[in-house]
Amino acid sequence: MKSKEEVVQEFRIHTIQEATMRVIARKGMAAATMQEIAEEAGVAKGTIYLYFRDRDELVEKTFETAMTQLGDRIDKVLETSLSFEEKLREAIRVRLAFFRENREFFRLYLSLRMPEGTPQQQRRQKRTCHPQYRTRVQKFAEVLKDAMKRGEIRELEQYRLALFVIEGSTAIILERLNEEAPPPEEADVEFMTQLILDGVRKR
Amino acid sequence: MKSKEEVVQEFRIHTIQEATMRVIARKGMAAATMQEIAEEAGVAKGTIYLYFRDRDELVEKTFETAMTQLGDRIDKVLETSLSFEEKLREAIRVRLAFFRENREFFRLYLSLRMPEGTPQQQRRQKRTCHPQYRTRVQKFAEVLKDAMKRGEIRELEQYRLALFVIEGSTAIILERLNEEAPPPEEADVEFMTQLILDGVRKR
Amino acid sequence: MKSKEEVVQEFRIHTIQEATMRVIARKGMAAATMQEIAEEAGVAKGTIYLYFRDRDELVEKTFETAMTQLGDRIDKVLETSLSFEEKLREAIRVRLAFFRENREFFRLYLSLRMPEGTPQQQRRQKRTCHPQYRTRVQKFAEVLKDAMKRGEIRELEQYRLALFVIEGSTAIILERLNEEAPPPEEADVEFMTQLILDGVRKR
Amino acid sequence: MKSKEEVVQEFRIHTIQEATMRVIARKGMAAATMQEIAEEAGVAKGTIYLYFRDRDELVEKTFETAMTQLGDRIDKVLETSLSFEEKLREAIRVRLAFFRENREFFRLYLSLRMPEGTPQQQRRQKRTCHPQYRTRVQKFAEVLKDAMKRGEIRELEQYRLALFVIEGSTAIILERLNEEAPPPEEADVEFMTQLILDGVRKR
DNA sequence: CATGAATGAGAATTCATTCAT
DNA sequence: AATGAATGAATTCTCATTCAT
Repeated sequence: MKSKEEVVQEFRIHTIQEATMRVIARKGMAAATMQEIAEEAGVAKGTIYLYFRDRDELVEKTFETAMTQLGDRIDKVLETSLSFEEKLREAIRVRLAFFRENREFFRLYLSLRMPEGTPQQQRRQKRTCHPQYRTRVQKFAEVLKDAMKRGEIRELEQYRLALFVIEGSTAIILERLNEEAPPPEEADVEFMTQLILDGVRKR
Repeated sequence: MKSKEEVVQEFRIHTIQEATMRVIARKGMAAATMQEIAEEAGVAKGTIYLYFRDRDELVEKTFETAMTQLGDRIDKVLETSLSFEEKLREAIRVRLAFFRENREFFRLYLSLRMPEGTPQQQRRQKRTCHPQYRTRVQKFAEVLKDAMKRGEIRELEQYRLALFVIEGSTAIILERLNEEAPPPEEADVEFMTQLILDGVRKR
Repeated sequence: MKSKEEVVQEFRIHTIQEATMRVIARKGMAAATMQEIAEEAGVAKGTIYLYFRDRDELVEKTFETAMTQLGDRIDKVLETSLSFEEKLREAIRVRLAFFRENREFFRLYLSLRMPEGTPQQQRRQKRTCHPQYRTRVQKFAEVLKDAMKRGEIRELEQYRLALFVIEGSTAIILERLNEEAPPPEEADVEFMTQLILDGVRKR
Repeated sequence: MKSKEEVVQEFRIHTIQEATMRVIARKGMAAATMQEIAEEAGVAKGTIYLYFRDRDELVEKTFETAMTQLGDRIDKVLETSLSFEEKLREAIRVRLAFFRENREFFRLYLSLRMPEGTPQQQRRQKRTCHPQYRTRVQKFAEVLKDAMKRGEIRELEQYRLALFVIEGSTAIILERLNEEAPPPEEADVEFMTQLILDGVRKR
């Protein structure tokens, strides 16, 4: 069982991460300062450093925490025994819902899923995608592979297909979040599902 | 005819913009400093300010210059009288080629096409896409509309469709640029073209 | 009662303002850098920005603080029920003493009482005197008006008269501060008092 | 006789100095840049350096040239055999006229007559008045001395008296230049003359 | 001589991080 | 553990000065 200290600690971490997402959502990654995050969280700047080594780690862990939540929700869908079409529709539905409920996280997600420089960084590493993002893509690629085996969909390079579908739908989610009056969620779910399944060609 | 001064000026601007793209490609938007851009361009810091008001304008103009080049190339394709399928294939081909030839620009493109905070910014404007990006999407949406009218493709919301296709293919381009040994370009062109046209469903 | 934090804060502000005056006294307004002020105050550059928005505010507030001190001392004299001659003599005495005690402030006073450009300024406003200076002149003009009403002095345009007297005596104070061995303060007090009262004409 | 080259040279110098005064009048000493002065003068930045070692020398020489003009005009008055009262009145009249005709110079005069820091300067010299200004004061002090000898005015310390009168009247000239509708020049000439001669005391 | 593009030292300001309380 | 004042490295931008044309 968790000791009282652990509970308090987890609560602090949670509070800080929530604040981090809100501030990044408001100001963007680059303009989000430790000062503002601290204020938003209602703690002192120094307190953040008790739980996170530095700014990079704070952002990183915040991203991971939220990504894990999203991942868990999607995994739950993908691990069912639904048909591919149903899994696809449901996964899209879950993503739309998750980003609606976690609007703040979306900006962070946009910044981190793909390579982007952070302030202060000097590293010259070959930029690739964030590991968690890559894992997500891979899991989806697995599902695609299964569907191919079962003859539900055509044989296609799975990783590329996964990327295409995920980024295509991310674009539409962003569009929705920027729209004054977006259409019903279900309409976009259906739009994407059909698009992915049947393409654009008239038959 | 251009005077000698104009030629020199254009050359300088070009050199600086090239350097800007290289540095952003290496360090990312946020970590790209004026100092490093100047070094990369082989000029003094102050020189950059002779041609660009400030960092924001440098980045903005650099983005616009490259986007205009890409846009021109794609427009040339879209304005032909090819069938939709051929236009789509050719447009994808052009994008792949452009980003292969302008690897450096791609990172800048990733940073700017979509809302992301720039340093120093305090603005609280509703974040939406970069105007040039939006224009690109809209032009593609027009082409889709025409194809619908001509019965080549199904009736679908065009702007969303355009976004989905563009971002989906951008993801694959990024993947290619990060791959040690990407498949032949033509393979990915065909992959995407068929995917968009026919979807994933087996028939 | 003041909390400990307030005391510390006020002390810091005081220290920084003192340093500001010393540096300006040494280098002049334009050449006084934040770096040097910080060193003089024995704090880091950044610390100054905890207490003052920017260089302009630092200089402005420093000026105002000292001007207010001087103003208070002079007001105390002007609000007594002394005769005009006594008020004048006493006010001059106070000014001489104040600038002796606050030598450093005097350079700042010379720079700011009257219009002069500050670095970075682009403003094209009609330059006039500093509000605090103007207030000082006006208060003295009021006293002159009273003395006229009471028939102690001749009827003259008061604001101009106030300006003349203040700037005339400022010049002598500057002279004193630059002299190796200035005459006793009381001598200059008497010199100015008699000059203002009786002019130069022999009778 | 002057060679053609000398004439051209003198003309250039004159043009540049005029421009310098106008720019300083507009922007103030600190904000007056070489670039703007060059533009105002209609020459290239580099050209200025053909005639003046650096910014300091440009400003210095410009000040001196104008001060010499003012000095010459005043000397012409002081060297007449007028009575002291007439000399005083006439000298004030000349100063008022000169600064009306050379409004631009006035700002430079305010900046330089008295010690003030110039940008880039590191010197730690004891700040005193500008030599030309000091000379002016001294000449006026001589005239005062003569008037004392001749019994026209009371015996007073001359240098201090000169300073007081000059700075007092400078303040009024500044006031005039800032006024929307200043009184007739002659009124202020008379105001100052009588003030200096008779003081403020009612008799 | 005249030019003005190029230079780079230097200034203001920001903000992640530390550490005494 | 929590705080937040203090720090100073890092960054952007300016402008006097130089020098190749």
